[in-house]
Amino acid sequence: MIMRHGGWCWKKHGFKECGLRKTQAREALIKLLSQTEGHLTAEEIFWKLKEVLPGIGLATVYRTLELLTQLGIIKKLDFQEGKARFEFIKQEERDHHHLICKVCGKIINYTPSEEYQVLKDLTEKIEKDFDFKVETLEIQAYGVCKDCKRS
Amino acid sequence: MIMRHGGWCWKKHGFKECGLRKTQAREALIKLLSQTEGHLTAEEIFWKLKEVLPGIGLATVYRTLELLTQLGIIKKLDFQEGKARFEFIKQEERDHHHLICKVCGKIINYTPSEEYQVLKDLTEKIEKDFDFKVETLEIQAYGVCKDCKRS
DNA sequence: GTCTTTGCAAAACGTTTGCATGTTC
DNA sequence: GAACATGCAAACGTTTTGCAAAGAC
Repeated sequence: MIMRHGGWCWKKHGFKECGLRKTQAREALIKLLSQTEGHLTAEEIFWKLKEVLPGIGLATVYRTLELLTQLGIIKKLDFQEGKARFEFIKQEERDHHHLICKVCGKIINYTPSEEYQVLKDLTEKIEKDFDFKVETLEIQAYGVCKDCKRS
Repeated sequence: MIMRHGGWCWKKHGFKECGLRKTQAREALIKLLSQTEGHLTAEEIFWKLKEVLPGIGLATVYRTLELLTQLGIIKKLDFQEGKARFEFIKQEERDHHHLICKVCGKIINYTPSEEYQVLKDLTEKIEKDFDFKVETLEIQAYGVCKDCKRS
């Protein structure tokens, strides 16, 4: 098992202090995802990393993605495609959501402005009605995008 | 391919008129899901149907689930478990959402009242800001449920 | 030197498909 | 009897795992 010390460690301390090692694969994967706008699948990440680290294996990509997800550095996404996608968590768009076009499959990021009251209201209502502590609210809007509406 | 006539047919006409046949498997599956509160996986459905139709195969379950999803009779759900879940679409809770407990995995249905303005506002804002036609809005709240908060 | 991480190949998992057989209309 | 639906087994694509070798500290 990879996470010997639990997710809390990396968040409070550093990579080293948690018994985790800085390796080429991990650094390259973080670099790649932090510089990527879109949402990549594990295999797309694998092939992109191959350009930098030709010897890398797919298993390492999966293990690293799992690790970084646990650490809260990246986010695993599911758009009902039968495979996962991953994205780097940027501070400024921590709680953003997705619009998915049913026609062309395009995925659009939606970052509500910090003070968008509607989502706070919704969260509060859920917490009160169900006595449920909401940690993350995920919203997907499935529909038809601008370009596909025209054609 | 199962859907020779497209989803539009069943919605406008009947089962028969669309060249679809009423079979034991389809009737049993609709009956099962319409009487089930929770969200079942394909395999759970398979084993429950086995009690009624011992000869049924898993492939038929998958094919029927796909068919009924296309027809808009049931809904396919994804809670990031690596497998799909299915639920019957009840008229009175057409656009309901889900609260998922990260601790015990329990899934709670959340049906906002018809006139809940917050969701209409959100939908309108998305449609205006992105020129995107929203067909369905899916919301998942991941967090900790009542029972798990106490223990 | 010790413990962690890796690559490889094989396995596991949920799901889909080809095809001969069975069912429905 | 013609068209559709089924069961079975095999195939599929994604993800996980066991293990020996390589790498980080």
